[in-house]
Amino acid sequence: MSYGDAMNTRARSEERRAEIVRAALEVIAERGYRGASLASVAERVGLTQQGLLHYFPTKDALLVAVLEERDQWDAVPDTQWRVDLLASLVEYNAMRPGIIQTFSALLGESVTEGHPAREYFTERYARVRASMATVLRAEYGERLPNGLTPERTAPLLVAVMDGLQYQWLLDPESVDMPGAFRDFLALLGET
Amino acid sequence: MSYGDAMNTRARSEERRAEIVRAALEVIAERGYRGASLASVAERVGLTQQGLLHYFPTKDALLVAVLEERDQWDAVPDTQWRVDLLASLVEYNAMRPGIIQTFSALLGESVTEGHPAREYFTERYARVRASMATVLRAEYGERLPNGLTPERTAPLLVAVMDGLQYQWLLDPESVDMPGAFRDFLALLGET
DNA sequence: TACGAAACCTACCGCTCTACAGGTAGCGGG
DNA sequence: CCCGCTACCTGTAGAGCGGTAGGTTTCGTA
Repeated sequence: MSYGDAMNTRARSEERRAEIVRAALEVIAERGYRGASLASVAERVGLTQQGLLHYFPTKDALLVAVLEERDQWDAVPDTQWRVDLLASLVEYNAMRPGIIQTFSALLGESVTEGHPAREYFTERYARVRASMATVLRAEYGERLPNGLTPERTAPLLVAVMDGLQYQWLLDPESVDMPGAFRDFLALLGET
Repeated sequence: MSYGDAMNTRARSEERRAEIVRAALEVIAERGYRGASLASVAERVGLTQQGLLHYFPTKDALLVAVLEERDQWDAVPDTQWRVDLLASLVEYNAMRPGIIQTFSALLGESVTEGHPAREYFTERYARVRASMATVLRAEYGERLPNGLTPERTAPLLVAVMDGLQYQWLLDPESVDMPGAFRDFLALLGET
């Protein structure tokens, strides 16, 4: 092994896989998962469709890699989240429509029968709701308006984030996603 | 023309078209629009795929009919809506997962490029936001918490409804959609 | 009763899709 | 220097897709 090399074989391979996943994110954003063909993903990284299958043996395997990428992305311990960081996250998201579009499209598809991402989203939402409840409790304790508990508020928080994304993706001019989200947070701050 | 007949030709034809649209709603709920094949819709009403094309010359034409059906469904004048009726609507929706699933799947797909329902949803949301602002103003005037205007609150209201639907579709056991929605409305009632 | 339109059907076209099979070139390690 | 693995390729199977062409039956109406 020559350590001077920019990359050894394994690193090269992993870089290639990462490229493919990135391309898949793009294509899914444009066409959804069902509409995303392996060939179009392959083309984007300069491979044939069969060349791509060398890295991911099936289309579902590629989707799994895409979802794992996302999990890695927002893996932040509960204790580090605060409500104002959520607002920043939404603001940050508003600058990256591509990612939002990818996962909004996937979420929409996932409610259909036998969709390969359905289980993933179901578990993810259970996790995120629990996480948001923790964040809310840390911020407000039990002093939420109307006697709401953090556990009952968490689904609302998640729903607002997702719902705003769809409205914003369809018509960014008309919907101020970060502003609307802050409005919602202000609603929770009123005691 | 024999008036004693159960249906004349035109009525029979319209009934058939309605059957087809109903079947299309089901199949779209199960597979999304891209995943819904004309053949599978046709089979459900006892037709061949080509027989279906006699009623709707293209797949997009069928989608248009599906979307028109929905418009007709919730065509209620603004003046007749009240906030408590919204809560009832959500409760009613919770008993008809099929319809919710159809349009949640369509909404998700519609954010992808060149989707035939994209324009529909964009315009629909603009309309619904305006309508909700009217409803909110009728109910609360300008006395919303935190100095929020009805126009700024409307996107939140819509987002909560949509976002809750996804969580509920994925995991109805864990998400009390009507309850959560009432929680949100209570949040608006606090002054 | 005869005509014309509506309501289907069979046959088929051309395309796209995922996936498998099997080959080959190049490079790293012994 | 050669072996073997990785990294691709071509070819193709096999199914499904939307849509066209063109027939035939059925049925209301004049």
